Amino acid sequence: MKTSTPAVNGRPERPRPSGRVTMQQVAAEAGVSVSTVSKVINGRYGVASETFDHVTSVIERLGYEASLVARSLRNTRTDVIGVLVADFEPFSTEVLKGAADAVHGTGYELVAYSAGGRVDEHVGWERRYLSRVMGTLVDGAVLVTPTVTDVHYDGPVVAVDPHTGSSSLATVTAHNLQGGRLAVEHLLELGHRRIGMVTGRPDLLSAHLREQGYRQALAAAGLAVDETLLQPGAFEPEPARAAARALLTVSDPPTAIFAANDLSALATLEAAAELGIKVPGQLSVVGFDNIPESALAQPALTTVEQPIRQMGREATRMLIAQIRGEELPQIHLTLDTTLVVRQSTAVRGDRR
Amino acid sequence: MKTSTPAVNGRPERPRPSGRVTMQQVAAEAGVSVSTVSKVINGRYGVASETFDHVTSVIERLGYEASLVARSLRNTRTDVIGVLVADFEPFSTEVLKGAADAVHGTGYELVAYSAGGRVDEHVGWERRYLSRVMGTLVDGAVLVTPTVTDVHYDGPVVAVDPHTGSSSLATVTAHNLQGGRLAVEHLLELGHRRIGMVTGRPDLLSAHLREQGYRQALAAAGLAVDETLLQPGAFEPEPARAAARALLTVSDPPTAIFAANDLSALATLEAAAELGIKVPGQLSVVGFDNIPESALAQPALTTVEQPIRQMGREATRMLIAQIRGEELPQIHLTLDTTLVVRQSTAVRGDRR
DNA sequence: CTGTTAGCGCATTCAG
DNA sequence: CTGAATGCGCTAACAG
Repeated sequence: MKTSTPAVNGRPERPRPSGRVTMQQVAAEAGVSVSTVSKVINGRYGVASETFDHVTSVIERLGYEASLVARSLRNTRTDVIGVLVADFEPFSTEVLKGAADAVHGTGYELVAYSAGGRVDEHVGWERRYLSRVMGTLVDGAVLVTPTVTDVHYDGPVVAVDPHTGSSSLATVTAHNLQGGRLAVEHLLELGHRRIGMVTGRPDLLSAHLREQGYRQALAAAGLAVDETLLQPGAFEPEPARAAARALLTVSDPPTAIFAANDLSALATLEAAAELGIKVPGQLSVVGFDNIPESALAQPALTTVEQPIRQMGREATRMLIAQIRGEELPQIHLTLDTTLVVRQSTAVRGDRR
Repeated sequence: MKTSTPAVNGRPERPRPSGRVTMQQVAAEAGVSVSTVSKVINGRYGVASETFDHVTSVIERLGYEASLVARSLRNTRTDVIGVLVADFEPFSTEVLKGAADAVHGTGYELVAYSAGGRVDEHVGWERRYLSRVMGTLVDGAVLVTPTVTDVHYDGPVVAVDPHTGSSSLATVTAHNLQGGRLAVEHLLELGHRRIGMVTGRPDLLSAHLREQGYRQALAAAGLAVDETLLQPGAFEPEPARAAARALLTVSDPPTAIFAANDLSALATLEAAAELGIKVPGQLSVVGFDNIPESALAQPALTTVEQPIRQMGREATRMLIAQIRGEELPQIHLTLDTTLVVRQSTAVRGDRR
């Protein structure tokens, strides 16, 4: 009559395979209608206190809890914030912790979503994810390290560490330019004058800014930039290792190297070790990011710290403000970086 | 006619506030019905190749992507795995990374869910979360550090680091007893004899096992346990700091402290610093977990490593197997812990 | 105070 | 080959 599969009566005998209790079942068990149950759950007025108590007890007994999905589909607001990431790695999970900080006590729930780092889909995950969850599952989203920011989306969205010069989207970034300067100024103070750089991915804004910082610091010290001292590392170990070797095997090698990120710096450390160059005795190395591994390196890496967790916190705060319809005092937030001095840098020696 | 709110025709003028494109709009734009669009998206047979191409181009142009929520509600399978956590802190995010590892290449997507560490709801978040997402949003769930495991749920569920003696639920745990022994044996080998402990949450099995390990190691060395050397830290910074202060301000303080988790150990480090006690010169400290932060501490923390990430990986593997209806070779998996020696422990000095 | 009705966005029969 | 109808679980109007 209602279904094509044979059933005893109108109620098909194929419930969800999982043990989920639905509102239907609560209503049936309590002998009331679904809407009454709904009213009880949402504390709407217009329910007899007897009925209320009875339904409540049934809910309790059956262990019923409203499906997030069904509720989201029905409601415009979900009170859920999404954190959209390409993959769950050190950076994005750190942002996630910050988002959790910001969400505490606000009544918002947090959903982190990732399709599992598929590399075949080269670009545009951010737009896809956004479409999949915005407006239905979440009220707004924090985009972590999106490579494309022309995601002119209507809904509330904040990008953390976006990788291109940004548009109208709200963003939170570390002060990459400042960080680059800090790194090089530190080396200058230690007496270094020939300072090399292993640069980052050419398509990323952050890489360019770090390099700018390098150039500015040298310029401020009245030093000319020797372009042969800049080698491309692409933010990845292998190219970085090659870049470091190139820098260290010329006739007049630098006494210090600033690597555009920690992974590159660690590769530089390895390259130096292979060449028998002592760090920090003969060569000083500074990285960027302060990933946990940097502290474990031998020697422990001096690096520029990005306040990742704080970035997640601020981004989430901005997002919540947006959701609530408040005006943001500033759309683009840039947080200070700080130098973390460890054992990979030292006063320039006389050997080289 | 169809709606109570005045509209031009059957189509109400109040779309979702966000910029989401729905299948409706794609269908209208392409001049076909929704079901045809659906068929195109899901690659169902029975669509003319012309129609297919046309609809595809419209989808492309509008940047349409199916709503995760609507799809989930409709389908039984969602190909999404849930990771349910009380809060996003170091432990749970590490598990998350492991889950991401395990999910790569499987076609499953990952959704991590947390209601934001509400402390007022003392117990039972795991059951609530499960009800909210199982069967609708996700095909199965990894429960991180649930305090209650009698969650006799029908659907596929695996618990990581469950905090009570377990039931029929599949679980993945670190060898907490062994870890506690490792920590204390290390301190004993360094010559320490008065060893304090900042204990964990009394309601958690893992905390008890770690304490047992402490007691066993001391007993094996022929040492009696001084009960005043055990102070409650509850696995959290503030109580742990207080516990550490209590241990360090008595007349005959311990020369070494084993903290039940890294957060407590870090708090202990801070307490020691505030009291002007040098680590490891005057006091050795061992933690438990090896969260990323422990390596960054000053001094870097010696700790017992739980293979957290691997635990997340294994749990997710087990979950996927369950979802696929495979028999699990073993329901309860226990992974070995290992000692990671860093700079917070040293041979007992003569000062104290 | 309670139940009936409609529909959120989508996938699936089943007619045309 | 295409589209109208149905329902997933839930909430919000409305009518009784």
